Amino acid sequence: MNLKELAKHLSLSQTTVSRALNGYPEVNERTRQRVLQAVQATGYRPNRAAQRLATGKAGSIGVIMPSSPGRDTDLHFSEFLSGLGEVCVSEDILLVVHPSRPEDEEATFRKLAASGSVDAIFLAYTRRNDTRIDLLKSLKLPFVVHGRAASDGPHDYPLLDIDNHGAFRDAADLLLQLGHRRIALLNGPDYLTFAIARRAGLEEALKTRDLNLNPAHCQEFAMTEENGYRGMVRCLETEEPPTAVLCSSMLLALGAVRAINQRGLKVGRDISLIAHDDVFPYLKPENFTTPLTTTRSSIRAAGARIGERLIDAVAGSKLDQQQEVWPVELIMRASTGPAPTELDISRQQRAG
Amino acid sequence: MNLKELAKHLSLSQTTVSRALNGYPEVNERTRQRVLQAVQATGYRPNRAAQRLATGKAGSIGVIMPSSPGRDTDLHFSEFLSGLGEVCVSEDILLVVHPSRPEDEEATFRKLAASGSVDAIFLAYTRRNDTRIDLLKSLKLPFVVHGRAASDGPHDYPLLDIDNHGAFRDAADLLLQLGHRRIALLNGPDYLTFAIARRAGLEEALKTRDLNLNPAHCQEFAMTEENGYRGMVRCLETEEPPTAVLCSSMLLALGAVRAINQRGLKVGRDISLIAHDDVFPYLKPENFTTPLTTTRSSIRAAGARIGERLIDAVAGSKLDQQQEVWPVELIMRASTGPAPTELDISRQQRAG
DNA sequence: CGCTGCGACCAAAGCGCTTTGGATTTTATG
DNA sequence: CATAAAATCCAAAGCGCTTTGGTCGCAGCG
Repeated sequence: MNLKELAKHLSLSQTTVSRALNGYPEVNERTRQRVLQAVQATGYRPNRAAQRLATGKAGSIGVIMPSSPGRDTDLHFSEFLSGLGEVCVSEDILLVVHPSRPEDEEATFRKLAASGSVDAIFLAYTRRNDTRIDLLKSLKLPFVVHGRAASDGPHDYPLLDIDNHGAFRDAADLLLQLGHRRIALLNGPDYLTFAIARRAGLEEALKTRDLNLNPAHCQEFAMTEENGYRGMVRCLETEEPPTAVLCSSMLLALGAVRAINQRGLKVGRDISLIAHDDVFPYLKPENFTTPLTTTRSSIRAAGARIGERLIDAVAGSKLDQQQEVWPVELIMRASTGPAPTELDISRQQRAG
Repeated sequence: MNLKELAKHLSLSQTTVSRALNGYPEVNERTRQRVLQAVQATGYRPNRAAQRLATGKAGSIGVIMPSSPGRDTDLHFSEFLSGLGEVCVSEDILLVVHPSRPEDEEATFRKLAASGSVDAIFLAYTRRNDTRIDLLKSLKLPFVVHGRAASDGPHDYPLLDIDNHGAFRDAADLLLQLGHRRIALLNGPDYLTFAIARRAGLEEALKTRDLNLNPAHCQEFAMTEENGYRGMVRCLETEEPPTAVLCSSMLLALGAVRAINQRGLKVGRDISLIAHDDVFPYLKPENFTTPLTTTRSSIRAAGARIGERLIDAVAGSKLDQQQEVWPVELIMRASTGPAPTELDISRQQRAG
């Protein structure tokens, strides 16, 4: 069943039927209803490819999924995708996923743009001075960046980010107020801007008390459970182990908690811990044995919002230049407590 | 830059250029080279929508991503997608992701089929007597099912599955040989066929020794860390706690280990544990404090294989009716040991 | 009454590609 | 050397939709 048949069936022209379906005003309301009913009855669906060819719009937005044979699939990605996807579905936009190894990404962008299979793109996992952003600017496609090319300074491209700097500064402030002086950081890879911003946030907070981040207490790597465990073990083995730790993800926190427990220490009493929570439904900070204090921002909500903006950009063709930075909530739970005194610590060492 | 321009530029007809690009034999090798060079030089990319319209093939395969606002995004899904996606990219096929809440799935399938935006579909998370399979059969699209509608009996649709039954039977056998008699099961949701098959595998093994699965030791739910923890706690609180446990996923195992440790018990000595490992790069059984014995089958590899088959089905148009069932490896590590004697157990209870 | 304006509809021209059905040239063959 | 058979190439017809540039009839206006 195609437009032509449907039109013949209704004794109307293709033009009129097409207009009726696409909400153009120059068609009588009564005929529009007839058309709509016929669509219901016949189950007619416009052919997407033809629509695209005729309009020049692809009706789909493209996503580069970072992936390569040995590499990690990112938990955050699928959660983000799910938010993005829901918006797309509700607007009847297709979501085209392009796995691409990081080194091929620029080529993938070019290919997507040239083949016209998508009419908007989104970019994530921004790096310091990300060259991909310049590429996107040079392409004709609308795009929105999740993250920023640098954590400060002005930006001349549409973006959505969370206030990573502020989040970790505030988290660190809280720990400092509780008397902690040695704060460790289990962070994401050091070339990603969110990790850079978080570290900077922590350092800013430390600086207000004339403290510095001990390099041995700052571990930056892929955010896996295993790395969280190893990183925490390494921190605890230093001369002057930290009394508190900031974790850039729930998975890192999971590993860190494992390391802490294994040492016979207790989260929230011997070691305070604050994790960043991207709000994974399957890994909730409140369900930890000691519920975790977190900085929270739903990555899924971010996906949904970026979806909206991309769709607007495509539909309205007005240039989206919005720089949107979301604040991050700090949620208190039981994993943060007053810093142990030196007495506590020596007692603890005797026990351990 | 489009075909027409390219052809004019080369002083050739569109026909010839098109044929040169698509590998048809009736074009001189020298002109083909000229065309290829011009493509390189100009950066020409065929317009996908036009190709689709002309050929009737969408050049893309559709994936339903199970998702709804409150619901979990499945870790397994993104890993699977990544395997599928890599194959698609190498074959220049687009991967269209359709998030859909479970109850809308059938409508989504119909819509996808009618709009012609994909020319093959894949289905996962099969349920007992899955009605969606009948729907797919009635649609004209090629499809491959990941899983089975029932764990036994013949199947008249193309599928790829792993031997869940055999895997958990063998795992249970191992535990029985080590002297364990009370084996618990932390399983996936009881309406999914993989969970049913795994439970049946365990029960079959138990039956050979005239044993039964204690209902209190069989927990079936979404496979989250939290559920693993709670399920394990519940098992350990029973009259006669299990001395071994099978976990249907690494996340469940993570939670179970947490519960076991918290009790002051040791994995592999007091409680033996075997988990099913879908091979997540970020959660490796060998990196656990006590490395876990696992039944292993890469879900990513399954995604890649299904991708191949879907692409073959689209390209070759020969009906894929293959029923492919992969064996599952049983990999021994340190989390399985001989069953503790009654003496061990009473000693352990005195200590706890 | 002649003219304009408007509401409702339509025919036909693309969008950029593939593919059918020749046309033309070159090569093999008796 | 003539002719059949390949080897190359081409013009034009779609694929199913949107959109431009109308037509047609009727109400409103001076």
